[in-house]
Amino acid sequence: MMMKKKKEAAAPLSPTPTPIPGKKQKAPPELLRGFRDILPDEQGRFTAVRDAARAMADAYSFDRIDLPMLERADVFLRPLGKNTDVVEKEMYTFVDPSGDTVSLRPEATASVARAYINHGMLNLPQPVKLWYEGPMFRHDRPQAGRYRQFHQVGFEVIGVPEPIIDAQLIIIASQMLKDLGLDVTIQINSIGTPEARTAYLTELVSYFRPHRAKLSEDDKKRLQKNPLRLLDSKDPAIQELLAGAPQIVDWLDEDSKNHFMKVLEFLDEMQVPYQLNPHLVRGLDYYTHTVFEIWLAGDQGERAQNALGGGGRYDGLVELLGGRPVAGCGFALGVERVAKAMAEQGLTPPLRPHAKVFFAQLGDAARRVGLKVFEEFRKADIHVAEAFGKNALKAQLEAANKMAAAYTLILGQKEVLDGTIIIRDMESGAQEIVDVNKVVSLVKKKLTNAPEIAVPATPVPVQTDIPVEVADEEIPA
RNA sequence: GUGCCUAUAGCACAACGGCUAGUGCACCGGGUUGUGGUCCCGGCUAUGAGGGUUCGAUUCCCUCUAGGCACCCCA
Repeated sequence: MMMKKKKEAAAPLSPTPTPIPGKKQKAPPELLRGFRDILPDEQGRFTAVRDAARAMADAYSFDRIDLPMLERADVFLRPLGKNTDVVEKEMYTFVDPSGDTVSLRPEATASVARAYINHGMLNLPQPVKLWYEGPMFRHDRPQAGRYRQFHQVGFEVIGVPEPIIDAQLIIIASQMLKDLGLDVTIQINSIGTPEARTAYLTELVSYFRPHRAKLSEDDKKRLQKNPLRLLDSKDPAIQELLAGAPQIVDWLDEDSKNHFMKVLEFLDEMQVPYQLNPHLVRGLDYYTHTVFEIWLAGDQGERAQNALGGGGRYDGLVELLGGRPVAGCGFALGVERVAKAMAEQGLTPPLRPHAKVFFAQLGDAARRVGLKVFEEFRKADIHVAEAFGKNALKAQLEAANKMAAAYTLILGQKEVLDGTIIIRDMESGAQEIVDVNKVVSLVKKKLTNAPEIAVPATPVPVQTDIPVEVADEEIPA
Protein backbone atom coordinates (compact mmCIF):
# COMPACT_ATOMS: atom_id res chain seq x y z
CA MET A 1 0.00 0.00 0.00
CA MET A 2 1.13 3.54 -0.38
CA MET A 3 2.44 4.90 2.82
CA LYS A 4 2.66 8.57 3.26
CA LYS A 5 5.44 9.72 5.46
CA LYS A 6 4.77 12.89 7.25
CA LYS A 7 7.61 13.83 9.51
CA GLU A 8 11.27 13.69 8.77
CA ALA A 9 11.34 9.95 9.06
CA ALA A 10 14.16 10.11 6.54
CA ALA A 11 14.54 7.86 3.60
CA PRO A 12 13.24 4.57 4.81
CA LEU A 13 15.52 2.28 2.87
CA SER A 14 12.84 -0.22 3.54
CA PRO A 15 14.53 -3.57 3.46
CA THR A 16 11.96 -5.38 1.44
CA PRO A 17 10.21 -7.83 3.65
CA THR A 18 11.42 -10.93 1.94
CA PRO A 19 9.02 -13.67 2.75
CA ILE A 20 10.74 -16.31 4.75
CA PRO A 21 10.01 -19.70 3.31
CA GLY A 22 7.95 -21.80 5.63
CA LYS A 23 6.66 -18.78 7.45
CA LYS A 24 3.34 -17.34 6.60
CA GLN A 25 3.68 -14.79 3.88
CA LYS A 26 0.40 -12.99 3.41
CA ALA A 27 -1.84 -11.38 5.89
CA PRO A 28 -5.28 -12.85 5.34
CA PRO A 29 -7.71 -10.55 3.57
CA GLU A 30 -9.70 -8.49 5.98
CA LEU A 31 -13.40 -7.98 6.00
CA LEU A 32 -14.64 -4.66 4.77
CA ARG A 33 -15.57 -2.42 7.62
CA GLY A 34 -19.12 -2.90 8.75
CA PHE A 35 -19.48 -6.11 6.77
CA ARG A 36 -19.40 -9.47 8.42
CA ASP A 37 -19.91 -13.17 8.12
CA ILE A 38 -22.96 -14.57 9.76
CA LEU A 39 -21.65 -17.80 11.20
CA PRO A 40 -23.56 -20.96 11.98
CA ASP A 41 -24.07 -20.14 15.65
CA GLU A 42 -26.05 -17.10 14.64
CA GLN A 43 -28.00 -18.76 11.88
CA GLY A 44 -30.48 -20.32 14.27
CA ARG A 45 -31.76 -16.92 15.24
CA PHE A 46 -31.62 -15.52 11.74
CA THR A 47 -33.66 -18.34 10.30
CA ALA A 48 -36.07 -18.07 13.20
CA VAL A 49 -36.69 -14.44 12.27
CA ARG A 50 -37.14 -15.30 8.62
CA ASP A 51 -39.43 -18.19 9.44
CA ALA A 52 -41.52 -15.99 11.69
CA ALA A 53 -41.84 -13.48 8.88
CA ARG A 54 -42.87 -16.16 6.43
CA ALA A 55 -45.44 -17.49 8.86
CA MET A 56 -46.93 -14.01 9.24
CA ALA A 57 -46.90 -13.49 5.51
CA ASP A 58 -48.82 -16.71 5.00
CA ALA A 59 -51.29 -15.95 7.73
CA TYR A 60 -52.01 -12.46 6.43
CA SER A 61 -51.75 -13.23 2.72
CA PHE A 62 -48.66 -11.30 1.79
CA ASP A 63 -46.89 -12.35 -1.38
CA ARG A 64 -43.18 -12.59 -1.52
CA ILE A 65 -41.21 -10.19 -3.67
CA ASP A 66 -37.48 -10.11 -4.28
CA LEU A 67 -35.99 -6.82 -5.36
CA PRO A 68 -32.58 -6.03 -6.75
CA MET A 69 -29.95 -4.84 -4.33
CA LEU A 70 -28.69 -2.35 -6.88
CA GLU A 71 -30.98 0.30 -8.34
CA ARG A 72 -30.66 3.57 -10.16
CA ALA A 73 -29.81 6.12 -7.54
CA ASP A 74 -32.87 8.23 -8.25
CA VAL A 75 -35.16 5.47 -7.04
CA PHE A 76 -34.01 6.54 -3.60
CA LEU A 77 -33.09 10.18 -3.96
CA ARG A 78 -36.46 11.86 -4.14
CA PRO A 79 -38.50 9.42 -2.10
CA LEU A 80 -36.17 9.32 0.86
CA GLY A 81 -35.30 12.99 0.60
CA LYS A 82 -32.12 14.72 -0.41
CA ASN A 83 -31.54 16.19 3.01
CA THR A 84 -31.96 13.01 4.94
CA ASP A 85 -28.93 11.40 6.49
CA VAL A 86 -29.59 8.17 4.70
CA VAL A 87 -29.26 9.81 1.33
CA GLU A 88 -26.86 12.56 2.23
CA LYS A 89 -24.13 10.49 3.77
CA GLU A 90 -25.00 6.83 3.98
CA MET A 91 -25.77 5.65 0.49
CA TYR A 92 -23.39 3.51 -1.49
CA THR A 93 -23.71 5.42 -4.72
CA PHE A 94 -21.37 5.09 -7.66
CA VAL A 95 -21.20 5.20 -11.42
CA ASP A 96 -21.29 1.72 -12.85
CA PRO A 97 -19.23 0.67 -15.88
CA SER A 98 -21.99 1.68 -18.26
CA GLY A 99 -22.14 5.16 -16.83
CA ASP A 100 -25.33 4.87 -14.80
CA THR A 101 -25.42 6.34 -11.34
CA VAL A 102 -26.53 3.50 -9.14
CA SER A 103 -27.00 2.84 -5.44
CA LEU A 104 -26.97 -0.19 -3.22
CA ARG A 105 -30.39 -0.10 -1.66
CA PRO A 106 -30.45 1.47 1.80
CA GLU A 107 -34.00 0.19 2.31
CA ALA A 108 -36.62 -1.51 0.20
CA THR A 109 -39.86 0.43 0.37
CA ALA A 110 -38.90 2.73 -2.49
CA SER A 111 -38.05 -0.31 -4.59
CA VAL A 112 -41.38 -1.89 -3.79
CA ALA A 113 -43.15 1.25 -4.97
CA ARG A 114 -40.99 1.30 -8.08
CA ALA A 115 -41.85 -2.33 -8.80
CA TYR A 116 -45.52 -1.59 -8.23
CA ILE A 117 -45.36 0.99 -10.97
CA ASN A 118 -43.10 -0.93 -13.34
CA HIS A 119 -45.28 -4.00 -13.34
CA GLY A 120 -48.60 -2.26 -13.48
CA MET A 121 -49.68 -3.68 -10.16
CA LEU A 122 -52.34 -1.00 -10.16
CA ASN A 123 -54.27 -3.42 -12.34
CA LEU A 124 -54.05 -6.25 -9.85
CA PRO A 125 -56.85 -6.68 -7.36
CA GLN A 126 -56.06 -4.12 -4.66
CA PRO A 127 -54.59 -4.08 -2.14
CA VAL A 128 -51.25 -5.42 -3.21
CA LYS A 129 -49.62 -6.97 -0.17
CA LEU A 130 -45.96 -7.79 -0.47
CA TRP A 131 -43.22 -8.92 1.84
CA TYR A 132 -39.49 -9.14 1.34
CA GLU A 133 -36.37 -10.11 3.13
CA GLY A 134 -32.77 -9.34 2.31
CA PRO A 135 -29.67 -7.26 2.77
CA MET A 136 -29.62 -3.45 2.83
CA PHE A 137 -26.58 -1.19 2.74
CA ARG A 138 -25.77 2.01 4.53
CA HIS A 139 -22.35 3.52 4.88
CA ASP A 140 -22.80 4.47 8.49
CA ARG A 141 -20.25 4.10 11.23
CA PRO A 142 -20.55 0.56 12.56
CA GLN A 143 -21.65 0.05 16.11
CA ALA A 144 -23.32 -2.63 18.15
CA GLY A 145 -26.37 -3.76 16.19
CA ARG A 146 -25.41 -1.58 13.28
CA TYR A 147 -23.63 -2.75 10.19
CA ARG A 148 -23.05 -1.47 6.70
CA GLN A 149 -24.71 -4.51 5.31
CA PHE A 150 -27.68 -5.53 7.39
CA HIS A 151 -30.89 -7.41 6.80
CA GLN A 152 -34.49 -6.44 6.91
CA VAL A 153 -37.74 -8.26 6.63
CA GLY A 154 -40.50 -5.96 5.52
CA PHE A 155 -44.21 -5.91 4.83
CA GLU A 156 -45.97 -3.44 2.55
CA VAL A 157 -49.62 -2.89 1.75
CA ILE A 158 -50.28 -0.74 -1.28
CA GLY A 159 -53.71 0.51 -2.24
CA VAL A 160 -55.49 0.93 1.07
CA PRO A 161 -55.81 4.37 2.67
CA GLU A 162 -57.83 3.04 5.59
CA PRO A 163 -56.34 3.36 9.09
CA ILE A 164 -57.08 -0.25 9.87
CA ILE A 165 -54.17 -1.21 7.67
CA ASP A 166 -51.79 0.89 9.73
CA ALA A 167 -53.04 -0.89 12.81
CA GLN A 168 -52.90 -4.31 11.26
CA LEU A 169 -49.32 -3.85 10.14
CA ILE A 170 -48.38 -2.81 13.65
CA ILE A 171 -50.13 -5.85 15.00
CA ILE A 172 -48.28 -8.09 12.57
CA ALA A 173 -44.96 -6.62 13.58
CA SER A 174 -45.50 -6.89 17.29
CA GLN A 175 -47.05 -10.33 17.09
CA MET A 176 -44.17 -11.59 15.00
CA LEU A 177 -41.72 -10.41 17.61
CA LYS A 178 -43.81 -11.85 20.38
CA ASP A 179 -43.75 -15.20 18.60
CA LEU A 180 -39.99 -14.92 18.64
CA GLY A 181 -40.03 -14.40 22.38
CA LEU A 182 -39.65 -10.64 22.52
CA ASP A 183 -41.86 -8.12 24.25
CA VAL A 184 -42.13 -4.86 22.41
CA THR A 185 -43.78 -1.50 22.63
CA ILE A 186 -44.75 0.68 19.74
CA GLN A 187 -43.69 4.29 19.59
CA ILE A 188 -46.21 6.06 17.45
CA ASN A 189 -46.94 9.47 16.03
CA SER A 190 -48.65 11.08 13.10
CA ILE A 191 -47.02 13.57 10.80
CA GLY A 192 -50.16 14.16 8.75
CA THR A 193 -50.33 15.18 5.15
CA PRO A 194 -47.55 17.05 3.40
CA GLU A 195 -49.73 20.19 3.50
CA ALA A 196 -50.37 20.01 7.21
CA ARG A 197 -46.73 19.36 7.71
CA THR A 198 -45.65 22.38 5.72
CA ALA A 199 -47.88 24.59 7.79
CA TYR A 200 -46.57 23.05 10.96
CA LEU A 201 -42.98 23.41 9.84
CA THR A 202 -43.22 27.14 9.23
CA GLU A 203 -44.67 27.43 12.70
CA LEU A 204 -41.91 25.31 14.16
CA VAL A 205 -39.24 27.30 12.40
CA SER A 206 -40.61 30.59 13.57
CA TYR A 207 -40.78 29.19 17.09
CA PHE A 208 -37.13 28.27 17.01
CA ARG A 209 -35.86 31.31 15.15
CA PRO A 210 -35.62 33.60 18.18
CA HIS A 211 -33.57 30.90 19.90
CA ARG A 212 -31.16 30.40 17.06
CA ALA A 213 -28.21 31.40 19.19
CA LYS A 214 -28.72 28.40 21.44
CA LEU A 215 -28.58 25.93 18.59
CA SER A 216 -25.58 23.89 17.62
CA GLU A 217 -24.22 24.14 14.09
CA ASP A 218 -25.88 20.89 13.13
CA ASP A 219 -29.19 22.00 14.50
CA LYS A 220 -28.98 25.33 12.71
CA LYS A 221 -28.52 23.43 9.52
CA ARG A 222 -31.45 21.27 10.37
CA LEU A 223 -33.60 24.26 11.09
CA GLN A 224 -32.98 25.29 7.53
CA LYS A 225 -33.00 22.06 5.66
CA ASN A 226 -35.06 19.61 7.65
CA PRO A 227 -36.65 21.26 10.67
CA LEU A 228 -38.71 18.21 11.51
CA ARG A 229 -35.55 16.53 12.67
CA LEU A 230 -35.20 19.04 15.47
CA LEU A 231 -37.97 17.16 17.19
CA ASP A 232 -35.93 14.12 18.05
CA SER A 233 -32.76 15.98 18.92
CA LYS A 234 -31.10 14.88 22.13
CA ASP A 235 -29.43 18.20 22.71
CA PRO A 236 -30.64 19.31 26.16
CA ALA A 237 -31.03 22.89 24.97
CA ILE A 238 -33.38 21.76 22.25
CA GLN A 239 -35.18 19.39 24.55
CA GLU A 240 -35.93 22.32 26.78
CA LEU A 241 -37.18 24.43 23.93
CA LEU A 242 -39.27 21.58 22.64
CA ALA A 243 -41.35 21.54 25.77
CA GLY A 244 -42.91 24.79 24.69
CA ALA A 245 -42.79 24.10 20.98
CA PRO A 246 -45.87 23.57 18.90
CA GLN A 247 -46.73 19.90 18.50
CA ILE A 248 -47.49 18.44 15.15
CA VAL A 249 -50.66 16.73 16.33
CA ASP A 250 -52.20 20.14 16.88
CA TRP A 251 -51.59 21.05 13.28
CA LEU A 252 -53.12 18.03 11.69
CA ASP A 253 -56.19 18.61 9.58
CA GLU A 254 -59.40 16.90 10.59
CA ASP A 255 -58.95 13.93 8.29
CA SER A 256 -55.43 13.26 9.45
CA LYS A 257 -56.50 13.55 13.04
CA ASN A 258 -59.34 11.12 12.50
CA HIS A 259 -57.08 8.74 10.71
CA PHE A 260 -54.65 8.77 13.60
CA MET A 261 -57.36 8.42 16.22
CA LYS A 262 -58.73 5.41 14.46
CA VAL A 263 -55.35 3.74 14.29
CA LEU A 264 -54.97 4.21 18.01
CA GLU A 265 -58.46 2.90 18.66
CA PHE A 266 -57.69 -0.26 16.75
CA LEU A 267 -54.54 -0.72 18.74
CA ASP A 268 -56.42 -0.20 21.98
CA GLU A 269 -58.95 -2.73 20.87
CA MET A 270 -56.22 -5.28 20.25
CA GLN A 271 -54.38 -4.28 23.41
CA VAL A 272 -51.18 -3.58 21.59
CA PRO A 273 -48.99 -1.59 23.93
CA TYR A 274 -47.97 1.72 22.44
CA GLN A 275 -46.65 5.08 23.49
CA LEU A 276 -47.61 8.31 21.83
CA ASN A 277 -44.36 9.96 20.94
CA PRO A 278 -44.93 13.47 19.62
CA HIS A 279 -41.25 13.75 18.85
CA LEU A 280 -41.03 10.68 16.70
CA VAL A 281 -40.31 11.62 13.14
CA ARG A 282 -38.76 9.23 10.74
CA GLY A 283 -35.66 9.85 8.77
CA LEU A 284 -37.26 9.46 5.37
CA ASP A 285 -39.29 11.99 3.47
CA TYR A 286 -41.88 9.70 1.96
CA TYR A 287 -43.78 9.16 5.18
CA THR A 288 -47.24 10.61 5.76
CA HIS A 289 -49.71 10.21 8.61
CA THR A 290 -48.81 7.31 10.85
CA VAL A 291 -45.17 6.73 11.70
CA PHE A 292 -43.99 4.19 14.25
CA GLU A 293 -40.99 2.44 15.65
CA ILE A 294 -40.81 -0.85 17.43
CA TRP A 295 -38.84 -0.88 20.63
CA LEU A 296 -37.94 -3.63 23.00
CA ALA A 297 -40.28 -3.35 25.97
CA GLY A 298 -38.66 -1.68 28.93
CA ASP A 299 -36.11 0.00 26.78
CA GLN A 300 -36.87 3.64 27.16
CA GLY A 301 -34.38 4.94 24.72
CA GLU A 302 -31.54 4.55 27.18
CA ARG A 303 -29.59 2.46 24.79
CA ALA A 304 -28.77 3.39 21.30
CA GLN A 305 -29.97 1.26 18.44
CA ASN A 306 -32.98 0.10 20.39
CA ALA A 307 -35.33 0.24 17.45
CA LEU A 308 -36.00 -3.25 16.22
CA GLY A 309 -37.92 -1.86 13.32
CA GLY A 310 -40.02 0.94 12.05
CA GLY A 311 -42.47 1.97 9.46
CA GLY A 312 -45.43 4.06 8.57
CA ARG A 313 -47.74 5.28 5.90
CA TYR A 314 -46.47 6.61 2.60
CA ASP A 315 -49.47 7.75 0.65
CA GLY A 316 -47.52 9.92 -1.75
CA LEU A 317 -44.66 7.60 -2.54
CA VAL A 318 -45.96 5.86 -5.64
CA GLU A 319 -47.00 9.14 -7.17
CA LEU A 320 -43.68 10.68 -6.32
CA LEU A 321 -41.97 7.95 -8.31
CA GLY A 322 -44.15 8.67 -11.30
CA GLY A 323 -47.10 6.38 -10.69
CA ARG A 324 -50.73 7.16 -10.09
CA PRO A 325 -51.58 8.34 -6.60
CA VAL A 326 -51.96 5.27 -4.42
CA ALA A 327 -51.91 4.88 -0.68
CA GLY A 328 -49.33 2.70 0.97
CA CYS A 329 -48.22 1.58 4.39
CA GLY A 330 -45.55 -0.77 5.66
CA PHE A 331 -42.82 -1.62 8.09
CA ALA A 332 -39.46 -3.30 8.24
CA LEU A 333 -37.64 -5.14 10.99
CA GLY A 334 -33.90 -5.22 11.37
CA VAL A 335 -32.93 -8.86 11.46
CA GLU A 336 -29.63 -8.19 13.24
CA ARG A 337 -31.40 -6.10 15.84
CA VAL A 338 -33.99 -8.74 16.48
CA ALA A 339 -31.40 -11.50 16.59
CA LYS A 340 -29.34 -9.47 19.04
CA ALA A 341 -32.33 -8.92 21.29
CA MET A 342 -33.06 -12.64 21.17
CA ALA A 343 -29.49 -13.44 22.11
CA GLU A 344 -29.72 -11.09 25.07
CA GLN A 345 -32.84 -12.90 26.21
CA GLY A 346 -31.00 -16.19 25.93
CA LEU A 347 -33.15 -17.34 23.05
CA THR A 348 -31.20 -19.78 20.93
CA PRO A 349 -33.38 -21.60 18.46
CA PRO A 350 -31.53 -24.56 16.96
CA LEU A 351 -30.23 -24.17 13.49
CA ARG A 352 -31.31 -27.63 12.47
CA PRO A 353 -32.92 -30.56 14.17
CA HIS A 354 -30.64 -32.41 16.52
CA ALA A 355 -29.50 -35.80 15.20
CA LYS A 356 -30.33 -38.39 17.82
CA VAL A 357 -28.67 -41.23 15.95
CA PHE A 358 -25.01 -41.61 15.13
CA PHE A 359 -23.55 -44.03 12.63
CA ALA A 360 -20.14 -45.51 13.42
CA GLN A 361 -18.32 -47.62 10.90
CA LEU A 362 -15.26 -49.83 10.79
CA GLY A 363 -13.68 -50.43 7.43
CA ASP A 364 -14.61 -49.90 3.84
CA ALA A 365 -17.15 -52.68 3.59
CA ALA A 366 -18.99 -51.12 6.47
CA ARG A 367 -18.86 -47.73 4.86
CA ARG A 368 -20.35 -49.09 1.71
CA VAL A 369 -23.26 -50.63 3.56
CA GLY A 370 -23.37 -47.51 5.67
CA LEU A 371 -24.24 -45.29 2.76
CA LYS A 372 -27.29 -47.43 2.10
CA VAL A 373 -28.29 -47.44 5.72
CA PHE A 374 -27.99 -43.68 5.76
CA GLU A 375 -30.33 -43.40 2.83
CA GLU A 376 -32.86 -45.66 4.52
CA PHE A 377 -32.86 -43.47 7.56
CA ARG A 378 -33.22 -40.38 5.46
CA LYS A 379 -36.29 -41.82 3.80
CA ALA A 380 -37.69 -42.54 7.24
CA ASP A 381 -37.02 -38.90 8.12
CA ILE A 382 -34.59 -39.73 10.90
CA HIS A 383 -31.52 -37.55 11.17
CA VAL A 384 -28.30 -39.50 11.40
CA ALA A 385 -24.87 -38.05 12.07
CA GLU A 386 -21.50 -39.59 11.30
CA ALA A 387 -17.80 -38.99 11.37
CA PHE A 388 -16.53 -40.75 8.29
CA GLY A 389 -13.24 -38.96 8.70
CA LYS A 390 -12.45 -40.95 11.80
CA ASN A 391 -11.43 -44.57 11.70
CA ALA A 392 -11.13 -45.64 15.30
CA LEU A 393 -14.38 -46.69 16.87
CA LYS A 394 -13.28 -44.95 20.00
CA ALA A 395 -13.01 -41.65 18.20
CA GLN A 396 -16.39 -42.15 16.62
CA LEU A 397 -18.10 -42.90 19.91
CA GLU A 398 -16.43 -39.84 21.30
CA ALA A 399 -17.95 -37.80 18.52
CA ALA A 400 -21.33 -39.41 19.08
CA ASN A 401 -21.10 -38.54 22.71
CA LYS A 402 -20.15 -34.97 21.96
CA MET A 403 -23.17 -34.44 19.79
CA ALA A 404 -25.36 -36.06 22.39
CA ALA A 405 -26.69 -38.83 20.22
CA ALA A 406 -29.20 -41.11 21.90
CA TYR A 407 -28.17 -44.14 19.87
CA THR A 408 -25.10 -45.14 17.97
CA LEU A 409 -25.27 -47.69 15.19
CA ILE A 410 -22.09 -49.70 14.96
CA LEU A 411 -21.24 -51.52 11.78
CA GLY A 412 -17.99 -53.50 11.46
CA GLN A 413 -16.59 -56.34 9.35
CA LYS A 414 -18.38 -58.98 11.34
CA GLU A 415 -21.74 -57.26 11.15
CA VAL A 416 -21.43 -56.73 7.45
CA LEU A 417 -20.81 -60.45 6.96
CA ASP A 418 -23.70 -61.39 9.24
CA GLY A 419 -26.06 -58.83 7.80
CA THR A 420 -26.49 -57.29 11.21
CA ILE A 421 -25.80 -54.02 12.95
CA ILE A 422 -25.33 -53.01 16.57
CA ILE A 423 -27.58 -50.50 18.23
CA ARG A 424 -25.92 -48.93 21.24
CA ASP A 425 -27.94 -46.99 23.74
CA MET A 426 -25.63 -44.14 24.63
CA GLU A 427 -27.31 -43.50 27.92
CA SER A 428 -27.08 -46.98 29.41
CA GLY A 429 -24.37 -48.47 27.23
CA ALA A 430 -26.63 -51.41 26.44
CA GLN A 431 -26.16 -52.89 23.00
CA GLU A 432 -28.21 -55.19 20.85
CA ILE A 433 -27.40 -56.86 17.59
CA VAL A 434 -30.18 -56.63 15.05
CA ASP A 435 -30.91 -57.45 11.46
CA VAL A 436 -29.57 -54.62 9.39
CA ASN A 437 -32.77 -54.58 7.34
CA LYS A 438 -34.83 -53.87 10.40
CA VAL A 439 -32.64 -51.29 11.98
CA VAL A 440 -34.58 -48.34 10.69
CA SER A 441 -37.92 -49.46 12.03
CA LEU A 442 -36.35 -50.51 15.31
CA VAL A 443 -34.63 -47.22 15.84
CA LYS A 444 -37.74 -45.36 14.83
CA LYS A 445 -39.66 -47.24 17.45
CA LYS A 446 -37.09 -46.48 20.11
CA LEU A 447 -37.12 -42.81 19.26
CA THR A 448 -40.88 -42.52 19.34
CA ASN A 449 -41.09 -44.47 22.57
CA ALA A 450 -38.36 -42.53 24.22
CA PRO A 451 -39.64 -39.83 26.53
CA GLU A 452 -38.77 -36.35 25.42
CA ILE A 453 -35.80 -35.32 27.46
CA ALA A 454 -37.36 -32.21 28.84
CA VAL A 455 -40.50 -33.89 30.08
CA PRO A 456 -40.18 -35.46 33.52
CA ALA A 457 -42.94 -37.70 32.27
CA THR A 458 -45.23 -40.24 33.67
CA PRO A 459 -43.62 -43.48 34.73
CA VAL A 460 -44.12 -45.34 31.51
CA PRO A 461 -42.07 -48.51 31.21
CA VAL A 462 -39.92 -47.15 28.53
CA GLN A 463 -36.66 -48.94 29.05
CA THR A 464 -38.01 -52.40 29.43
CA ASP A 465 -39.55 -52.94 26.07
CA ILE A 466 -36.53 -52.76 23.90
CA PRO A 467 -35.03 -56.15 23.24
CA VAL A 468 -34.97 -58.54 20.39
CA GLU A 469 -38.54 -59.81 20.43
CA VAL A 470 -39.68 -56.47 19.25
CA ALA A 471 -37.75 -57.05 16.13
CA ASP A 472 -39.82 -60.10 15.29
CA GLU A 473 -43.05 -58.29 15.83
CA GLU A 474 -41.90 -55.68 13.45
CA ILE A 475 -41.30 -57.97 10.54
CA PRO A 476 -44.80 -58.34 9.16
CA ALA A 477 -45.51 -54.66 9.47
C1' G B 1 -18.68 12.25 9.61
C1' U B 2 -16.95 13.58 15.32
C1' G B 3 -15.09 12.06 20.24
C1' C B 4 -13.33 8.36 23.92
C1' C B 5 -11.54 3.36 24.79
C1' U B 6 -9.45 -1.22 22.97
C1' A B 7 -6.30 -4.88 19.89
C1' U B 8 -1.90 -11.30 22.62
C1' A B 9 -3.85 -18.66 19.75
C1' G B 10 -10.40 -20.62 17.20
C1' C B 11 -12.45 -18.53 22.20
C1' A B 12 -11.58 -16.36 27.32
C1' C B 13 -7.57 -14.36 29.80
C1' A B 14 -1.93 -13.73 31.78
C1' A B 15 3.20 -11.71 31.06
C1' C B 16 7.80 -4.56 36.85
C1' G B 17 10.76 -2.34 29.27
C1' G B 18 14.51 -8.10 29.87
C1' C B 19 14.86 -15.63 30.22
C1' U B 20 12.20 -20.20 25.05
C1' A B 21 5.36 -14.99 25.44
C1' G B 22 2.09 -18.46 29.88
C1' U B 23 -2.90 -20.74 31.59
C1' G B 24 -7.90 -22.60 30.77
C1' C B 25 -11.47 -24.12 27.12
C1' A B 26 -11.71 -25.87 22.14
C1' C B 27 -9.24 -28.74 18.30
C1' C B 28 -5.87 -33.02 16.71
C1' G B 29 -3.22 -37.51 18.34
C1' G B 30 -1.94 -41.32 22.03
C1' G B 31 -2.75 -44.43 26.93
C1' U B 32 -1.99 -52.06 22.34
C1' U B 33 -6.36 -55.37 18.87
C1' G B 34 -13.79 -53.11 17.44
C1' U B 35 -16.59 -49.26 22.42
C1' G B 36 -17.86 -42.67 24.44
C1' G B 37 -18.59 -39.49 29.03
C1' U B 38 -13.95 -39.00 34.03
C1' C B 39 -8.51 -39.30 34.16
C1' C B 40 -3.28 -39.11 32.26
C1' C B 41 0.34 -37.86 28.30
C1' G B 42 1.64 -35.36 23.81
C1' G B 43 0.72 -31.82 19.71
C1' C B 44 -1.11 -27.35 16.80
C1' U B 45 -2.10 -22.21 16.77
C1' A B 46 -0.84 -15.69 18.88
C1' U B 47 1.67 -10.27 20.20
C1' G B 48 -3.52 -6.58 13.92
C1' A B 49 0.00 -3.73 10.06
C1' G B 50 3.90 -0.20 9.42
C1' G B 51 7.30 3.12 11.53
C1' G B 52 9.87 5.40 15.90
C1' U B 53 12.35 5.59 21.06
C1' U B 54 15.70 1.91 23.46
C1' C B 55 21.34 -2.29 24.32
C1' G B 56 16.51 -4.61 24.37
C1' A B 57 9.32 -3.32 23.02
C1' U B 58 3.62 -7.61 23.98
C1' U B 59 4.75 -3.39 27.25
C1' C B 60 6.38 3.59 25.68
C1' C B 61 5.27 7.12 21.15
C1' C B 62 3.18 7.99 16.03
C1' U B 63 0.35 6.44 11.65
C1' C B 64 -2.88 2.96 9.52
C1' U B 65 -6.51 -0.90 10.01
C1' A B 66 -10.22 -3.21 12.78
C1' G B 67 -13.53 -3.60 17.08
C1' G B 68 -16.43 -1.45 21.27
C1' C B 69 -19.03 2.77 23.30
C1' A B 70 -21.20 7.61 22.80
C1' C B 71 -22.78 11.47 19.24
C1' C B 72 -25.13 11.84 14.41
C1' C B 73 -28.80 8.75 12.47
C1' C B 74 -31.33 4.47 11.99
C1' A B 75 -32.65 -1.20 11.25
